[in-house]
Amino acid sequence: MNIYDLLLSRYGDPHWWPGDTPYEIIVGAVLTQNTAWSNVKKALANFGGRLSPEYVAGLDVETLAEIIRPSGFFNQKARYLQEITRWFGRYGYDAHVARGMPLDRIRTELLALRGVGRETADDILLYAFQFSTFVVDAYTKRLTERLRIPAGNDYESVKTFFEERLPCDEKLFNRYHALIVLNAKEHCRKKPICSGCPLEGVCIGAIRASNGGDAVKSL
DNA sequence: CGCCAGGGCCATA
DNA sequence: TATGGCCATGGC
Repeated sequence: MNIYDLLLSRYGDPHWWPGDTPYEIIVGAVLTQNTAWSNVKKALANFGGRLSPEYVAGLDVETLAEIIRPSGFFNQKARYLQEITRWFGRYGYDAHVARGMPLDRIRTELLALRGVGRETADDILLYAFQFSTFVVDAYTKRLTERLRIPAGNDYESVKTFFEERLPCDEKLFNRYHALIVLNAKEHCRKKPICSGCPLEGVCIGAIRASNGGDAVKSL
C-alpha cells in the first residue's frame, strides 16, 4: 500500500479546505500562516458573516487588524489581506476568471504580493481556484523526513518530487495535502511516528521492497 | 510557565 | 543561497 492510500483508508475523503467561498479560503490561507487554525476560526467569526472582498476593501487597515486580531501577527496580516484583495479585484473578485488564466501566471502574480509566499500561493491556487498544484508545508516536510523519502529540503524540490510522481490530478493533490495535515494533527507532534499512526512502521525502503522497488507507487 | 502553530519579510553575509 | 530576528494570539 502506498502512503496516500494508507492515509485515505484511515481518514477518508477530507473534503478540504475549511471555508465556504474562494475568498474565504484566500483569507484563511493568509491568516493561518504559522498560526493554529483555532485562532483563525476566531478571526473569521469576527467578520460576523460579512466576509467578502467588497467588505474588506472598504475597511481601513486598523479596523481590519482589530477584526483579525485573534489570528496573531494581525498588523502585517491586515496589510497582506488588503494587498491580496486588491489583486483579486483585478479578476472581478471572481475565482472562475482567475481559474481561466494560466497557472504559472497566477502563481507568479501571487508570489509578487507581500504576504504571499510559496505555500500560501499554492494553498490559494489549489483550494480556492482548483489549479492542479501540490502544496508543501511544514507537515509535508516533516513527513518526508521521517519516512526518509529523498524529496529534498527546499520548498520547490519537495513540490516537484510529488508532482513528478503523481498523476496531475487536482482532486488527488487536494486530498493528499489535506490527509497529511489531518495525520499530523492527530499524531506525531514529537519526533518519531507514534503508535497508532497509519504511517507507523512505514519507510520508503519498506514500501519499495513491497511493491517491486517502484518509488512512484510509494507515494 | 514555556512551547508552538498548516509562514513570510527583511537585513545581513 | 542561507541563516536569524521579527511579527502575536491562544491552546495546552
